[in-house]
Amino acid sequence: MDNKEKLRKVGLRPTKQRMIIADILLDGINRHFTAENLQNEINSSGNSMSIATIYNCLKKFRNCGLIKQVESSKDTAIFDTNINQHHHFLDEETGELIDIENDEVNLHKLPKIPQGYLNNGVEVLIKIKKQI
Amino acid sequence: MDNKEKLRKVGLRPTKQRMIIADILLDGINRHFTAENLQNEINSSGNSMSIATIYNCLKKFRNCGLIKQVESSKDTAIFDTNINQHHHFLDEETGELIDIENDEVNLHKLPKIPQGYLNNGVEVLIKIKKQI
DNA sequence: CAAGTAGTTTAGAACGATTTTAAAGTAAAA
DNA sequence: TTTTACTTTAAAATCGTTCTAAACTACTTG
Repeated sequence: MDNKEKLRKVGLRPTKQRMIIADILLDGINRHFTAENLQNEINSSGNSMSIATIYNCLKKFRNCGLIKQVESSKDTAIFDTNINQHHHFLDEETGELIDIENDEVNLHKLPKIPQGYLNNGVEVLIKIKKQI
Repeated sequence: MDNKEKLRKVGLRPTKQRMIIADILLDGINRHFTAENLQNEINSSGNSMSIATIYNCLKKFRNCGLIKQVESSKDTAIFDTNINQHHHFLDEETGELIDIENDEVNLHKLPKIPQGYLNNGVEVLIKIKKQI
């Protein structure tokens, strides 16, 4: 399925700008990036785009499930092209994130979900620190 | 141990402002809060403090391990007075966090920590959604 | 295809959280 | 004490992100 179809499938019009971003992000490679990172990639690809459009597009892509946003206490939003349930190592010093595939983690005991709620995804974060 | 000693123990001068904040935060009750929440509590307690001092103090307290900062993709930093390893439920709609004690979760299989790094804490986040 | 309409892009302004500045104040050391 | 290093402050600055409103474009319907 090409990117135009992918966009239509989730109900997004395949505009020029969304296609440029889809061509960069939806290539099957897993990566973590910020809006600014993406803008640099857009520029490097010989295109250009308003930062407002980039934020707009990232929000739509995220809400439509084409990308994910990572839970992170950094001041800049971090997005992830890996939309499968998975986990992360985080080097708090540098902010570097490394993917952990879902089958590398095994949760044996999970707490009872609070009354009236449903489980909507489990994320494990393993903070790591450079050895000295 | 009183709060003055607690501050000295981690190498912080027990100034008037830090004592006011310590008296609010270090009472043994677990809570999640923002800088603004704390400012409101300070005001309610009949004191007042520059917002710069509040941010300053929260950063020092966090760096000294008196409080933790929660990994969260919200635009406002969230702090936690529970400094023991523990986990959270997160209602993504409202941003509400609920503590999960460490012994309520059992990780059976953990991935190998990357070469040259040490495990520096594991956090499990269970995203939950209101049932409809 | 033409015309309409609903959604999209844009530059620039605005916003909100946080940090910086630099000057005045305070705690601890000598 | 007096000195020195650290802390607080209000206000300005900064940074990431969102809003605004006007121009533009994709899709729909006739």
